[in-house]
Amino acid sequence: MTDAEPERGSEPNKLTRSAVVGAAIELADVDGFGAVTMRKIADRLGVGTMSLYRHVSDKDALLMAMSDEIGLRFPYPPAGDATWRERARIAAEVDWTLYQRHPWVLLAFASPRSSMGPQSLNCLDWLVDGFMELKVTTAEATEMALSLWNHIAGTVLGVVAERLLHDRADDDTEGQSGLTRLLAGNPDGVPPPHLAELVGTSNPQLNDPRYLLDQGVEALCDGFEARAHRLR
Amino acid sequence: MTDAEPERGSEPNKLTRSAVVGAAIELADVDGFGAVTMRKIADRLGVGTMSLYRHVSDKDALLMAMSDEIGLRFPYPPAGDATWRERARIAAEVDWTLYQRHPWVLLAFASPRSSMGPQSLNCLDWLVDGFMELKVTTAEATEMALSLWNHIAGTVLGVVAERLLHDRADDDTEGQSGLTRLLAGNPDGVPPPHLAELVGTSNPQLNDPRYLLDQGVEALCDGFEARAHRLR
DNA sequence: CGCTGTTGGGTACAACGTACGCATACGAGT
DNA sequence: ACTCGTATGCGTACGTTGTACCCAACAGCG
Repeated sequence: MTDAEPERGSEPNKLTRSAVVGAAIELADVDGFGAVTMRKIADRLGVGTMSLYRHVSDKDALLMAMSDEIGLRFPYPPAGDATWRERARIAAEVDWTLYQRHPWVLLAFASPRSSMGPQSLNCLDWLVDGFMELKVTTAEATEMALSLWNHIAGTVLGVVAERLLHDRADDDTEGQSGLTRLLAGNPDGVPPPHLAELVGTSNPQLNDPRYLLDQGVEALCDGFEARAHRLR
Repeated sequence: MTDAEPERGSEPNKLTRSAVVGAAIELADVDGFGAVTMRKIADRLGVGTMSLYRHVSDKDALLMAMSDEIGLRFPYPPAGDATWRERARIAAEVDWTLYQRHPWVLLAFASPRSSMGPQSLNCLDWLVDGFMELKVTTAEATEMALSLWNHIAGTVLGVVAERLLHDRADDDTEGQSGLTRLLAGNPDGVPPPHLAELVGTSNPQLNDPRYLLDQGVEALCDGFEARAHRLR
């Protein structure tokens, strides 16, 4: 008779681990991981705060689970017949949109402990498989793949570091950087000699991290190719 | 050793902004930035907690000030006659030891707002000056320099992400990554086909981030060179 | 002397992660 | 049907954090 339960309609609002993880991901995507609070997750699920700990041991463990889930949602495409360079481009593309959509995973993915699960190893292998086309040893191909990942992570870092620091998802924050101001034509001081040439050119490419990423990946691949020819 | 006296010898223990920043840096270097607490800084200086706010508006502002200070302590060497490739290597070397010594600056340095002050612009210009040797435009040289920075940051990220997450300076944490375990000979599952070849080889280079950094920088430089020849 | 502005600091509060223990539910054994 | 072990939900409470606010001491200056 005392059925005053705040049920969610007919849904069995079973509190399950993946429900917790899912709610946390939604919160993190909106407000950044720093704004994810155990209490907020619980509120969103309509449960008590401490109930979450029945399914998640830690906030740290929660972040790992969230990152794993995101990893599963962005698999590399099936092997197919993509060339090694196409694979590098595809990896950059997939990772870019992944990080764009869920910036907070960067720290988790970059730390070898949480990343480098079986899922990641498969992705790594997919890249290594591509680089083998260059007739290098497996170890060298792995080196190349890891370097590529580092490069992608570094480029993404420039975009999301601010949000990771301030723990906000605000993408506005137009407290423009010195380089941006310089390109826009109002440097805050006397610019160094060479950069002075760029003042006011408002070169859009130097401010576009995605362009920089593609450019960097191409350069890296050119370097890999040169190295492979040299070793051959 | 732990001379609890607030006095610093005969020095007038004047509470000044740079004293606050310095104490915070010392704390961050030992225990990681996450362990830096306003109360701990105050204790170390022998002052009240709230007194710090007379010289630092925010904890965020404090981080920026700390990062600026670190930047000043690790300048790029004077121009000299280093070739473009030597400059790239030097930049990698300087940044590497900087981040090794003060991992917590990575997030601040990577966010364009806090970095990219006049100091950083000079360093950038130093790199651009080198790349001009390749007979590319200033914009292209700047692209190359930014790509190099991204690569360095990405490689460092792999090393320090863990510490940034857990907010500890513990370098132990041998909860080995999947790749490390695989190289050591005990993968936690069936490894993917190509990586299977590496099982037990304990290839030290694939686990050595510094080696990977050097390798990546060389590949990037090779790529830049190839690109320059193509554009010429 | 008083007046004013600068610097130091104690108290207090809201928000956080989470330890702990109690309440309820449910399936199995008797 | 009764009991009991175990799994699950949750309210309370504690320690720690950043920092808003207000007051005390003091310096320079008329």
